[in-house]
Amino acid sequence: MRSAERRATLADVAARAGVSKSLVSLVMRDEPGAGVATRRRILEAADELGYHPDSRARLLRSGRSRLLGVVFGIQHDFHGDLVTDLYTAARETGYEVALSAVTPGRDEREATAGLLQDRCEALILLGPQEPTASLARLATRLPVVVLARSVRDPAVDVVRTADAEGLRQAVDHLVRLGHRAIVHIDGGRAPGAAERRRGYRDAMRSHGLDGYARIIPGGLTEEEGAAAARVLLDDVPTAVTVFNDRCATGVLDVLARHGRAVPGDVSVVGYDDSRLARLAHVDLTTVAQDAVTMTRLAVGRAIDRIEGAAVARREVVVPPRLVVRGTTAPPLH
Amino acid sequence: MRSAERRATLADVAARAGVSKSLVSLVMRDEPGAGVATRRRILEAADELGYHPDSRARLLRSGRSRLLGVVFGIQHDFHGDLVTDLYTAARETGYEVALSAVTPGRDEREATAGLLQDRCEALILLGPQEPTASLARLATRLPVVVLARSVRDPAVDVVRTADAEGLRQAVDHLVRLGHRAIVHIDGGRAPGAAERRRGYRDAMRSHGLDGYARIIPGGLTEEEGAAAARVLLDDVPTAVTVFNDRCATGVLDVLARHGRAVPGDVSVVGYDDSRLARLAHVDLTTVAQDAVTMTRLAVGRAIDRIEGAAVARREVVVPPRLVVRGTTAPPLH
DNA sequence: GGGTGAACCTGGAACGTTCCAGACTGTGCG
DNA sequence: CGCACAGTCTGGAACGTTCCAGGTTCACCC
Repeated sequence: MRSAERRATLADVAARAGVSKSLVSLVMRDEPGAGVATRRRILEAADELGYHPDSRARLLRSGRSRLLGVVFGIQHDFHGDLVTDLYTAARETGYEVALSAVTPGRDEREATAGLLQDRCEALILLGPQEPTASLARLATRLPVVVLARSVRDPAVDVVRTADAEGLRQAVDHLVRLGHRAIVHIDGGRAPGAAERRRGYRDAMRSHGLDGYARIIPGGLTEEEGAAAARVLLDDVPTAVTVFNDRCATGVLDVLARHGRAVPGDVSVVGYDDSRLARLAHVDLTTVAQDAVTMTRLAVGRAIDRIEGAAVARREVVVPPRLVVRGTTAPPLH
Repeated sequence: MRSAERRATLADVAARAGVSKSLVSLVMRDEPGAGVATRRRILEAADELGYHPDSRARLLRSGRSRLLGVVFGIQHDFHGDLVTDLYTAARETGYEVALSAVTPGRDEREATAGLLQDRCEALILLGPQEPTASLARLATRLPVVVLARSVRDPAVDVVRTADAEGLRQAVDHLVRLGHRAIVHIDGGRAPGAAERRRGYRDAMRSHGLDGYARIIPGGLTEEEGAAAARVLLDDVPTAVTVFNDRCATGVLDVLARHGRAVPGDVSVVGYDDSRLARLAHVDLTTVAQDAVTMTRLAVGRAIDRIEGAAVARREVVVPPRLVVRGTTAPPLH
């Protein structure tokens, strides 16, 4: 069943190849300084013994972990997308990603504590809900990069989308289609909600639609979207912009159940371009956050901080991009 | 900004408290063998220095990692639920959970490789798609527990739901409501699909409804559910059992868009009782997999194997439970 | 008053790496 | 011929823990 033998170590490989530990170490790390013949011999020996370096010992000695800690919400589809791209962004950098999930039974403090224990060299937090002060305290211990939320603290790096701009694009699109009664379903205290709200207000104003502007409390879950949509049923606008895709899903669902055609009766715009929105049967017009760019920037920024490189701006704002799909169309009346 | 000082070590604490490293180590691990006064003094010193044990060194020396590696699909809602419960199941055991995600750009091999590098002592795989042979090979290196899939290999532990029984319960429920034309939307090659299919067939037969039995190819995603539902529109049954909740969501969506009332025109039953199903606006009748029990069993089993305890059965089958919600009702005609 | 434990504490050797200083070749050059 | 130098390679000291074999102290008992 399980192989009972002790794992092979550097010393074992060295003995078998008839060289010193140091040289094996060198070869394993692909550093120059070993002859080509010896190198091959060592690699063979390692292979025969099934040697795999022990990262604990390695990290202990080198004093580094080359680990980027990532805290994400396991229930957030968009976080899933970000994690996916974080893995690829980290792939070529020589750093690895260590995941720690926020769940209904495991808060951010616990999630970050776990990563600190593992000696991550930097933390990347996806849309954290912790107050700025806590994040600032964390940032005194190691570099912290916050993704998809704005944090005003000189010690915390931020990579986020220009959320206000995103909502402006959404409203512009709807207005161009001929909509005037455009309602915004809001994200409350969620990261980014305030700015999206502001973007909506400004955009409505700039189109001279102040009178139509209307904000309904929503949230970041399907539930909250559904609740908001039910409120809407009494007095249906021709278009809705929603805080995020997940919430928009709830809206779509309630509208469908009450016989309101989308986009016939109501146009709906989401936010995030998460997996959800891209599904063929949802086909949601949405504001895409450029996850690939954001994750690449976040990883780069974290590594810069770790390696002490000069960092120009503490906050990087990535432009959003409206993705027009099937849930928006000109109003019928 | 970042505190430049070196981290405090055992030796620092020992020096400050005026005792030996060994004693500090002891106290930090909460082992007996230190006087109450000294203990307090040491804890104080540690606190003042902001000492946190270095897990790398600790694990290196003790030869153990106390880490349970968990491989999960980041896009699977039900996996999210399982991860949530795995964390709580592990909380009291002295073992920790290390997460490794399967994403569109990162396959299971890569995910497990990462965990092996971290020296996890056992692996818990959520609904893995890898062939039995690969899993068996993995199991020669360390204990492997597969969750929510059946694997016929003497070296691999399995904790799964009695899937056939689940579908039987679903069909029984529908028949009791008066349905006869009950269609099953299938999961194809997904883990568990074959057994659910079998459960459906057997249940239909045992109710003498062979003639009505009809299986439509589906899958495990919303997309595939939606596609299956569109096929169904030509010849709508009065009830549908669906491979999983995620797929059922796609079904519900297409039905709603085509003006079919649920449960008025069609009753729908999902599988998993994932977060999705519990959402108030979805309110899906579904077959619950007992995630709490399953995760607890999986963690317990993994630890038993690690610690060499005798293990009675290689496979544990947990009974499912039908959760009746709002998507099932008697047929109208 | 000597012996016996228990209770408390210490020193130093591991664990498997990396890093550093230096040793040994052989080659090219003045 | 002697010297410098690059290219290889070695030995041993870290890294921060845990573990083990012991060393003290002190109360208690005969």
